[in-house]
Amino acid sequence: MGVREADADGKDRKFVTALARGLEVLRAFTPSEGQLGNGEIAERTGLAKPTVSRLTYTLTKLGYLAHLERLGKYQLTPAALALGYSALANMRIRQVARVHMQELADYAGASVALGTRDRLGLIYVEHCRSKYGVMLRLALGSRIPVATTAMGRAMIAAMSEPERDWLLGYVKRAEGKNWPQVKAGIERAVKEVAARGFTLSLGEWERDINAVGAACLAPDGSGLFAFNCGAPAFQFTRERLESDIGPRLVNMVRNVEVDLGGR
DNA sequence: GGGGTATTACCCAGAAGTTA
DNA sequence: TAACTTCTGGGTAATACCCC
Repeated sequence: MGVREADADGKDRKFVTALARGLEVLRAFTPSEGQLGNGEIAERTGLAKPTVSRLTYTLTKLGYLAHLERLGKYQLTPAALALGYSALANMRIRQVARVHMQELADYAGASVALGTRDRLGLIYVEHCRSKYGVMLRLALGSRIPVATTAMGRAMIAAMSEPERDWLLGYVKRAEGKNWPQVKAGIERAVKEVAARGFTLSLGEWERDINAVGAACLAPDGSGLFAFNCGAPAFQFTRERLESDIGPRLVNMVRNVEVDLGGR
């Protein structure tokens, strides 16, 4: 899912390929791979090396990348961070949800996160931790897979059927031989969400981590979001997630929707 | 000197702008 | 909106550079 898919038929006259490719270069940088050379960027984006060379040069001139001469690599600059911060600062749901999320995190002794989809992943846009309990290492800006996490599956379950089918087409391609197992998990999640409003992931994304997820369609029109509440498996048993944390998460989502101007 | 990687030059397709 | 023109973007091949 990249530049080519975004311009799927190659006939969209409004689509500026050069801009898309420049942004694709910026996307190649991740929290775990913060410094990349032109060759590595070319490999990750599928772009030709000379193209990458020109794009990194331009992005460096514009101040979005810094060239590390000693290493022969590039890294994102605070100018790129400012773009992300502007996006975060304008997400009203973050401000509205934070107090509810903290309340649940403190009650559960766990982490509560708010995420939104980006291609085949979800990005944490808000995150609250309990003062007590064992915390997960994820933080604001963390990326988790859409197909194998409670948060991601809750979001998939809340999508319209055409949108879900479209996304699952890409998930299928990305998962390869794991697809039957992933598909079964998603189908189970869709049924769970229809029945009780939340879905579970019991060690399916990371061993020993259990979580519950629920989606939220922002009534202010800002899109589809999802929440999760996760903790180590010894702390969050299936029984506790199903009888206590899950219903509380659903209730929290309803409160957020009301505060955003919904029902 | 050889291998790997980055950059440059050149050329063509098609993106973008203009006009009717 | 369509037709036309301009010129930019990006791929290929060649070259430069760096490291061992």
